[in-house]
Amino acid sequence: MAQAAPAHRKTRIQAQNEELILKAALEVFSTYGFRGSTVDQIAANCGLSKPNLLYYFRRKEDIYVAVLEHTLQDWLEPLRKLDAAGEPLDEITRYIRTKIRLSRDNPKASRLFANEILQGAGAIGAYLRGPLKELVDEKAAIIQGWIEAGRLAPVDPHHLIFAIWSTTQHYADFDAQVHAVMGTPPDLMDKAEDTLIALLSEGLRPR
Amino acid sequence: MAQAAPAHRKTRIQAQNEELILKAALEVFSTYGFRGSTVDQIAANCGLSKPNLLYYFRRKEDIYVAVLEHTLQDWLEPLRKLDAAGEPLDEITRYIRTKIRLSRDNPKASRLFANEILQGAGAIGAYLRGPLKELVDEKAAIIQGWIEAGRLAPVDPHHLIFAIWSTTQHYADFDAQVHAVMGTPPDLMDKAEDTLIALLSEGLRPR
DNA sequence: ACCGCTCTTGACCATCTGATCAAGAATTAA
DNA sequence: TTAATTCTTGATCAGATGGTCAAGAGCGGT
Repeated sequence: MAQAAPAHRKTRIQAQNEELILKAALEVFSTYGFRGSTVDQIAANCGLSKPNLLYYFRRKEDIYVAVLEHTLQDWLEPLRKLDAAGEPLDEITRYIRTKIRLSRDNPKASRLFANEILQGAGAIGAYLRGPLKELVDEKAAIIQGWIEAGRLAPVDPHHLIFAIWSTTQHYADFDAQVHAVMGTPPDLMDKAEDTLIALLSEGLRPR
Repeated sequence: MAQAAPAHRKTRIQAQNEELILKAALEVFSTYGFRGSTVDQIAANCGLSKPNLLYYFRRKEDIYVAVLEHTLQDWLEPLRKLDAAGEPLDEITRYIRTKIRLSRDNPKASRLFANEILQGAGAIGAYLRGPLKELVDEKAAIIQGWIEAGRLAPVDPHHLIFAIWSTTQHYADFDAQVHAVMGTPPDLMDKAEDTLIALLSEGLRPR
């Protein structure tokens, strides 16, 4: 519960400003992490005064949690779509593709989570141990099923999922490093996509 | 240049305390990043008073840079060892193995860099664009050579290196997430190692 | 024992930061 | 138009934070 106004329906201004705030907060928190970010920064970033911002979200932490929750759903959607009825290699290829495009199109969300998890996941630890673990276990079981049916090379499904997460999110989270090494060729992300899909789908081909 | 004492040789006490400080600073900076860490925290962490700590390193940033430099060398050593004269798959397998063990045995160093790069690499951007890029380009050329000789599947060498970095460092940087999902089985890192090596070396087998 | 240098610290400072509050401005529903 | 409600902000506060300083304690070479 982050709103200042309690039982009522949301005002036009309320909805509008909360959206402004969440957008600015994503910008700031994703860049500096929770402790490294200041309420002033967020306020400046959305053109509101600090007291006004704190009228909508009473505490800095409330803003943070709100941004996390607001972003979390989109972030896990692609994994939910992994379909036991599909062709294994197609499903996983599609997952990798979706993930890396998400990384390209919404790097701030990726960095927000990266900061949060890197610094101990204090705010979303419970979520990781609950709904996330559940989802991952469910999808890992599907992959395990594919493996046992001989439709995929035998690799540990959980670690496979980690491998997909890490390789795809790398391009958002370590953006600075990637660009330091590669410069900014226009086809960088396309090449990344091709390479990862080739590498992993070949590594997963049943044998 | 981070020392307070300039032209002289290091005192016993100096060497001893600087080591204490760097150790404590690694602990703190790797957990909270530069902006999220405080000098007091570091001082408390090594049992020195804040003014005393600032006698050895005049500014917070000096400590930070010192820790980064102190850690950077070890971190890149494994890639340097990638040998053009070796058997390609063996070389890469060994690199992956070394990297993931480094991640397991020195997760704080990994998280220190992760925080630094995630937040824009302000302190080591120049290093990334210089020596790091040079090293990566050199090793990518070796891999490219192997590919052209038909000894490795054709994947982009730079993106391959990123894939190895991201998958291996994932276990240090996103430790909190990994353990939230997997619990803490004793063989977690062994399984991770096996999976990554199987996945990538199979994906790289010439065809 | 002496002296110069290194080391340590309590007190202190300016600034930043999260948060509060009262009072006024704007909006909305009647 | 009016009155209740929502929204906005300048002023302010307490605590945290990076950093300084002067003075004293400790150490090493002679």
